[in-house]
Amino acid sequence: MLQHKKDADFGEWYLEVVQSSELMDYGPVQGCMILRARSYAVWEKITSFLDARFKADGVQNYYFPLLIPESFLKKESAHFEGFVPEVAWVTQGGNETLGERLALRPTSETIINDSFSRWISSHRDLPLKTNQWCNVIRWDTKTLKPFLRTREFLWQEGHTAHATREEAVAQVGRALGWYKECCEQLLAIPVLAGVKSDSEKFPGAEYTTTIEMLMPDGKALQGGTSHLLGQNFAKIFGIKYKTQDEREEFVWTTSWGVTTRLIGAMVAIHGDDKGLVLPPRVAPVQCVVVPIFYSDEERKMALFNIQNFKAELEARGISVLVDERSDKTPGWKFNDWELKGVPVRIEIGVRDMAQEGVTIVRRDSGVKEFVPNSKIADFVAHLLDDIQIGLFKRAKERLEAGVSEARDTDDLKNLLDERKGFVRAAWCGDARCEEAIKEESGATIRLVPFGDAPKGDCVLCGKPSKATAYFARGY
RNA sequence: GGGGGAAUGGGGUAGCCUGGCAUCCUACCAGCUUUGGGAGCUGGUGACCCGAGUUCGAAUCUCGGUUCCCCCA
Repeated sequence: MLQHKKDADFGEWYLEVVQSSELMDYGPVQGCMILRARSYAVWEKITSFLDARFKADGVQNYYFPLLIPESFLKKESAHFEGFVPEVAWVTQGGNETLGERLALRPTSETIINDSFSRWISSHRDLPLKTNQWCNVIRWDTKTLKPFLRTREFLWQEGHTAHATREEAVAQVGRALGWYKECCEQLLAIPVLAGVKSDSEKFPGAEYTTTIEMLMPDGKALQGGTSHLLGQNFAKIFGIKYKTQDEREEFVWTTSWGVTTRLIGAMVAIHGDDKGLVLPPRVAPVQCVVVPIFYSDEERKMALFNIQNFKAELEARGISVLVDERSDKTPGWKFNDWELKGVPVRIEIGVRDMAQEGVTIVRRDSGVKEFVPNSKIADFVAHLLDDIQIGLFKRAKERLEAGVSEARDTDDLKNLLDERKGFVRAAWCGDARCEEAIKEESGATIRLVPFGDAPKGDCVLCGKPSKATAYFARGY
């Protein structure tokens, strides 16, 4: 059992969970954390899930350099202004001071679009769809938190170039769709999807789409973004192509990314007072087996029985770990695997073997059940599905309960002060109204949902609304 | 961006005010014993964040740095 309770003190609880479950450790430099084996394994599940979808869409993986010349970043002024406050610079190589500062990439639009300008010359070169799995550095000065806000993090950045705006818009939509699927199907995290307001969009983008999540402390978390860059970067980097009828046109580009932040979201949303709760589809170990015995003979008998159902489980693609440690008691192991979030535990001792079965315990609810040997594989397979679905359902209910509606300015302020999640309100679309509520409550517009028709007047200025905005405090 | 708190074996801590052999729990190693919700006994390894200053003597006092946490914007 953890020292901190999730409901009583979410912040302390979160820090205790990520460290004691061996997901991460701190590095020697502020904001740079170590992803330990348990969290990197989850990251690998996420990368596999997304990489398969990218490739099916014709996106190919590349690797672009970590160091970006200052002159590149400066080419797009909004982009530069947006990122320069948090860029880390290399100014020296060995004993030599460099002639031009080199940025440790905060994102790679500039260096990738520079390449695009040399690789694209004909309509036959389009679309060009690239992605890279890499790290980026953003010298954040806000409060840092493992996974959720660090100065270095791992991510994936997709960069594509298209002949038409329509194709680019479709690409932006597909990318956001993959992220939504990844969150919902793999991580069991429900999301809200929509568009960012102009003040929150990616520096240099025409528009930014986002998926937003609700954290247990009532704050919103941006889970992934997909941007239409329009012809902005194409014009600056000179990415032109010849059409079939020999006209010269600029390409339309997109970029999109998700980060290791998703791991933090998963921990926060599903974890409980016993520790991590891993959704079965991202759990590196889905089923742990704890043999219980009093004599060497019983031990051998238990291990013999385990062999039978272990092979059966593995044949169904279920990952199984048998905890044979002799220096730990069963009770200790139960607690240990619960802390580490393994979805299903199988206990097998003399009592079970006498009845030709095992005891199966689910991590999410703690419910124990006796299951005869012949039904173990079916039971566990079904249980894993049930846990996956159950976690998503529970989180979705919390998300829905975390959206309230404001009819006027006081409503909006009061609801935001309660810090229970998103507040939906009519908005005129003016950045000044957005700024005003940010000054007062610290909350921003997290998104304008897709396909949500405006109704009523702006809750801030009373002019006719252009959109329904979701306000919240963010991470 | 502003304010506050903290740093002592792998993890968690006492000691600090009032300077004098660094406390306890846990983990780890060896052995015996044990195993259905964090077992027990015996023995053992292991720490004062970094740098400077004050002092006969610094975990403790002073200054600087680094890192972590919290609150506000």
